[in-house]
Formats: sequence, structure tokens, C-alpha cells
Amino acid sequence: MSQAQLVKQLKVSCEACSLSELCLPRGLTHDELVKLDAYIERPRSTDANTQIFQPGDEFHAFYAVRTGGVKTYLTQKTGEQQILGFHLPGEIFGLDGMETGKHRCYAATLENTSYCALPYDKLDGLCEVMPDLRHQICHLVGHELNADHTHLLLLGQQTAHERLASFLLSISSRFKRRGFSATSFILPMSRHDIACYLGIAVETVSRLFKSLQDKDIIQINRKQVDILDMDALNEMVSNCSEEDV
Amino acid sequence: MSQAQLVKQLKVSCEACSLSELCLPRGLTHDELVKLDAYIERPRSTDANTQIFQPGDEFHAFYAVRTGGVKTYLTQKTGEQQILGFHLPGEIFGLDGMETGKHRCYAATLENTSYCALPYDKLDGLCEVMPDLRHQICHLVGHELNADHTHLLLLGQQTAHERLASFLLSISSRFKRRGFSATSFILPMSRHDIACYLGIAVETVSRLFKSLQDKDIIQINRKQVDILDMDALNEMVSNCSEEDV
DNA sequence: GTCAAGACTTGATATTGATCAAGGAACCCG
DNA sequence: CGGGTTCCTTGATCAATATCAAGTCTTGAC
Repeated sequence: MSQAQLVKQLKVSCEACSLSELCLPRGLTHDELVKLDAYIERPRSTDANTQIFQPGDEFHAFYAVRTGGVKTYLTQKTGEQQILGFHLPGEIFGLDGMETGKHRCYAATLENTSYCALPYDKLDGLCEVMPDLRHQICHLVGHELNADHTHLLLLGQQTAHERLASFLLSISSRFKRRGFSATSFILPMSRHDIACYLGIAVETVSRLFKSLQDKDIIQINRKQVDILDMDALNEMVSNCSEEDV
Repeated sequence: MSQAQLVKQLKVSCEACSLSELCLPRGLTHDELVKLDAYIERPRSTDANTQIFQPGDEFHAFYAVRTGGVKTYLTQKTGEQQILGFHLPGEIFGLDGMETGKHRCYAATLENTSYCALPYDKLDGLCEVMPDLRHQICHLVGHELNADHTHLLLLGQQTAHERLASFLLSISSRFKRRGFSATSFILPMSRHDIACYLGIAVETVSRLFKSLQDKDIIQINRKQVDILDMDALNEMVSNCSEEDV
């Protein structure tokens, strides 16, 4: 990236960012936003499949996805990975380092992605004087916890069919929240990543997509998904605490 | 409980509490501790199987287990429950309310239990003037997130054998941390609860315990567990991020 | 444009762990 | 102390999903 491009990117402040209402700045006053903005680092974009951090790396910032997508995951000695979450534009990741000051999981991009870094020590200092920021951070942290809890329920109690339906509904509601179509979107992740997120085999993901298509509940072609029957998807999920994650 | 007993219990300050080094007060100075202590509510003990909060209840405090044990869980429409975590003395629960101000999961006691309530609005105010408290809360929240992540890896990628081994190691290390034996302890939860935590059937839990006993890895009688071969248990867990949860 | 590598799909078979069923042990209550 | 209830264990069978094995489609590199 050229110096000119870099400068241009840096100029996109939180205040001008279309995602600010989903992101850390939500609920802040103009003055507060300006103070926060001064600290935010905006790294350049990265390609797909680039690692952002890994276990043992120093935790120095929360990250916010601006464009593209990120997965966080753990691995077993044997190599299998468990995807902990997919992070779409406006969503935060990297909180796993808060316990020890070192990250405990991996974070990698799903596609060409740009993201902001919100330095932890700066945020900590601002928390002292900006109650709204403190509350927004608590809100985001609580959201992460609840998303993990919904994911635990999915992995522990749902059948493969229910898991895939939950997954589609979650992605759909998150696209909708950002102003995109809830029924027609492009999945940013591979079948393999979906399988690792849902704790099932890739082959099963493939078969289940086909089964949903055969029942005219969805139309799927590669990564393009069209939801034809949202009610049917909702009925498949017997989950009593389903919400946007 | 009589008034006299209640008063006596209230007098057990954080400073005098043997668990304070595991709990919220960790790392605070004497002066800070006194300020915090003034706000802490110490409800009386409750029996086993008592609900502490449920989804929709107002979130007004973090809770810290003093004696006994607590489980937090979600349920599906069909009734199955997924246990999100077991909380032993010195451990915190109730953070799930931070997102919306309402709890999202259930919390219930496993046995006769006493716990403290740490009012959220008071903690928030103290955070403004006590950086150490702020950091300790971040540490605890990060710990919760990491515990959930380890649990996700367990549910998504481990076999039933590995899950039970992970569970025993987790409980063992937590007893050890509190100064008790790591190899001989009484499980505070039922087989059913273990099954709901591990995402497997009760019958499977029973069979796996027997199998571990037949291999002379553990000795188990009702809820009394003796670990005979800790190395064997560790080897069963191919998890690369295993730590005390 | 062609080739190679990777991603995805589809089919056949295997296996883990669920479910169904029953009996035994501990515990609570009167 | 006795009887019922719940918890736990054990056995037999079944089903969901993993695994193994090809084969096809995409995509990117040269």
C-alpha cells in the first residue's frame, strides 16, 4: 500500500465510519468520540488467511473489523481446530487476552480484511473519565459471553440440522443489522470453517446444505445463499434463547 | 436463619475471607479493600437446587461463591439443559447480564451454598477511582471468556472420553488452587449435571467413569473421586490449551 | 489456455454414543 | 423402620454422523 493510500485510510475517523453505531463508539458523545478517535490505530488491509495473532502473543488491543471477516479459533494437539467465532464488520475480537495479558486463541482473516486496533492501555485510561465508554465495553464483553453461551448450547445440545439452521439465522441477522439483506448474502467463510464452527464434518455441512435446498428452504450456490423460507429455518431451531449473535 | 446468625455472617469481611486471593479483591490494597467491602451484600445461605436468577431477571450484581457450588445453564424449548459452567468457592458468576442489563441464563445451587453479591453500579463507580479493581474485573471477565472457549473446544472437538478426562482435570486443579487435594475430592454435582456440562448422556458418564476405574486411572464411589494416575488422565486430553478453568 | 491444487460434493461403510429398558443403591419422608 | 422417589448403573439395540473413498468443480499460476 502506498503512503498516499495509507494516509487516506487513516483519515477515516470513527465519527465518519458507517459502522460506529455497531462498534465501540456506540453511545458516545461527539467530544468523547474525538478523544477516543485520537488513540485508534488503523492498520492496513490484509489478504485472506492471514494470522492476526496467536496464542502467547502480547495482548495490547481490542480489534474491530472494518471490512471483510475474521475467525478466532483454538486447536488441539492433533490439529483439529474449533472456531470460537466469526467476526464481521463492526464486531470486536481479541478480548481473550484480558485474562493474562497474552492471547489464548488464534485470529485469522477469512478474506481480504481491514480492521482497527483499540489499544487496551488507552481504553483503560479513558474508562476512568468516560463512563459511557466503560459501559459500552461492558456491553460488548457481555455480548461476547452471551454469544459463547449460545454457541455452547449449540455444540452441546443441538443436532447437526439444528446447528446449521442456527448458523444461517445468526449470519442472516448480522447482515441485516448492518443494513444488508437478511435473505440473500455471500458467506465469507469456507465449508471447512463452517464445519469447524459447528463441530461437525465438512461432508455433513455439504449434505445438510443440499437437504435444505431440496426442501426449498434455501437456495445455495457455492457461497451465495438465498433464504427462501425463514419460518422453516426458525422452526428447525428449538433453541429458547436464540437472538442475534 | 436467625438475626444473630445473619449478623455474624455479615461480619465476615472480604479482608477476613480465606478466598479473597481467588476472588474479586485480589491485588487490592488495604484501603481499597475496605471501600469495596462496604458495598458487598452477603445473602444468607441457600439449600441445594435453589434458583438464584433466571433469564429476564434484572442484572444488578456479580456474584461470588463463598461455600458450596453453583451451576449456570441455558435450556432449549424441548427442555434439555446445557450447563455453561460450574462455579466453586472463590469463583464469580452472573456476568451474562452485562450485555443488556438482564440475565440471559439460569443460575442454581448444586448443594447448600452461600454467596456474596457485588452490586454492579457500585463496582462501576469504584472502577473510576480504583484502577486495580478495574484490572481485576477485566482479569475475571477474561477468565470467563477463556473458560468458555476451552469448553467450546471440548464440546466441538473432543470425544466423550476426552471430555470426561478434561472435566476431572479441571475440577482437580480448581480444588488444588483452593488448597485442597488435587487427587481426592467429592464432586459437588450429580451425574446428570456432569452429562449436561459435557454434552453427553448420563449413561455415557456412568460407563466412562467405570471404564476409567477399570483401567486403575481413578477410583470412584458415588461422588467421592480419587485420581490414581494423573498422567494417564493428562494423556487422554489431546487439548493444546488445557489450563485450570 | 492449461495444469495443478484446493474446495466442494456425493456415495458406501463404520462407529461412537444415544436411546430404550430394567434393576439396584442411596436418600428422604413420614 | 419402611416405602417411595430419585439417582445411578448396566445391558441391548439403534441412529446420527464420522470416516473413507472417489469424483467434480473452481481458482489461481504460469
